[in-house]
Amino acid sequence: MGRTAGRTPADTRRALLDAAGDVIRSRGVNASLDDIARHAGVSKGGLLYHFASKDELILELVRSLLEAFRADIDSRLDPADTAPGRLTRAYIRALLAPPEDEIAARKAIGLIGLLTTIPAVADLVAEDTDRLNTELYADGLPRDVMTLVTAAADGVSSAPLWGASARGPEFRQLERRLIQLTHQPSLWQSIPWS
Amino acid sequence: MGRTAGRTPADTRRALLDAAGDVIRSRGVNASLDDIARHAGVSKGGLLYHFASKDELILELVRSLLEAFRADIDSRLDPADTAPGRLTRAYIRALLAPPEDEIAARKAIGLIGLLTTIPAVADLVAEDTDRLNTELYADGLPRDVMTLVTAAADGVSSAPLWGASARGPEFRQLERRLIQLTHQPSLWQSIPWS
DNA sequence: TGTACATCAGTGAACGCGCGTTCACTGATGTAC
DNA sequence: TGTACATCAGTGAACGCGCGTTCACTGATGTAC
Repeated sequence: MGRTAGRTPADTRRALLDAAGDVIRSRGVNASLDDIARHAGVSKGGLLYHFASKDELILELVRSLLEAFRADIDSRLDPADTAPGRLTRAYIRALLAPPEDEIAARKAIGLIGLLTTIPAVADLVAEDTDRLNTELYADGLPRDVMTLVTAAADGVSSAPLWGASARGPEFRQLERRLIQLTHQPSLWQSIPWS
Repeated sequence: MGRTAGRTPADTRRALLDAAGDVIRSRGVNASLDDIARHAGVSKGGLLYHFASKDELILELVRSLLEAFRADIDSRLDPADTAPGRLTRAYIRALLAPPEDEIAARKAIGLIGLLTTIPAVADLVAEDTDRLNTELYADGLPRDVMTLVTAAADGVSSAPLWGASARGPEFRQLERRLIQLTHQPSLWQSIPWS
């Protein structure tokens, strides 16, 4: 081990990623390495020992956010639920969860949204989105129901980007109705075509 | 008039805002003033004659994007439509319009999304969102139907941010169904509460 | 068990470059007489 | 109608600062003997 005080290198690395998330969230993408390092209790040089460049730090941050996002969805899978649409329901729960408890998925989404400015990040995110969408399409629901339900969930989760809060009881109700809809796709499909 | 060749100052100003939009779209928020100015056929000094600082340029850009967004919605109001939900329907049409024809609203949304990183921009956007949401809530539809329908529209329009394309016939169909739903709110409200 | 050495995990000063901002100057058009 | 002057709409060089990256150095821990 090196010059460390009660913290393993892996801990420091994790602390740096967390600090990057926090600082970028509050100061924007242009947050300086110095800021991030200090928030993690490390010097700028120390940060660059773990991440060779700012780009690398940010890519690693995005990777860890995408992982956390996916883990949050998976943690909401209902073991008792084996009907078509079970992944879709977990997705809805993750995206519509109340923002006040600082849910992993919600935090991750906001940050990823900010970082998508960077082309390399956009590529990484697009790849992940593709993978998830493929799984959702294979989740056993009619395609048009899937489209509606995930679009609605995406919309609610993107509201903070526009300064609108997705708090409030109407979103709790929306969550329940969307999930119910995945159990009765015929309700949506019964809507006439104009 | 000053030192200009076949272009009024107002034209130059407009050209600078357009160039700012184009360059920021392709190079991200960190696009340099030099880049933007050159794209508008003006020197960096010339840009700063029209906009005292980069912040001012960006705020003006956002203001003009918000205006364009709103104008696009208004242009989709159906004069023959006087039923409750007419503004909501225009909103749906604007957000779900095919992205390939580079619709004003879609372009504006993407750019605004990028720029929300900047706190002053976030404030401006939040204010505008509030105003629009207030109007939408007063559009005569039951609140829960409004919530669903606008969430779905928001979700589709934010898809490009994640690298997912909102192209494809399922989105055309979604548009028709959402609009139909605003004419028959009871269909949505008939969904049981789990 | 003590000692020498290698390595790991950092520190902090210095460098250099990009970019926003400033500033002195300029050339075309409008206005007074 | 010509001339002098003011103003407007720029130009382009220079400045300075923040920030990412480099680098020489350091102190704690692990390992060989």
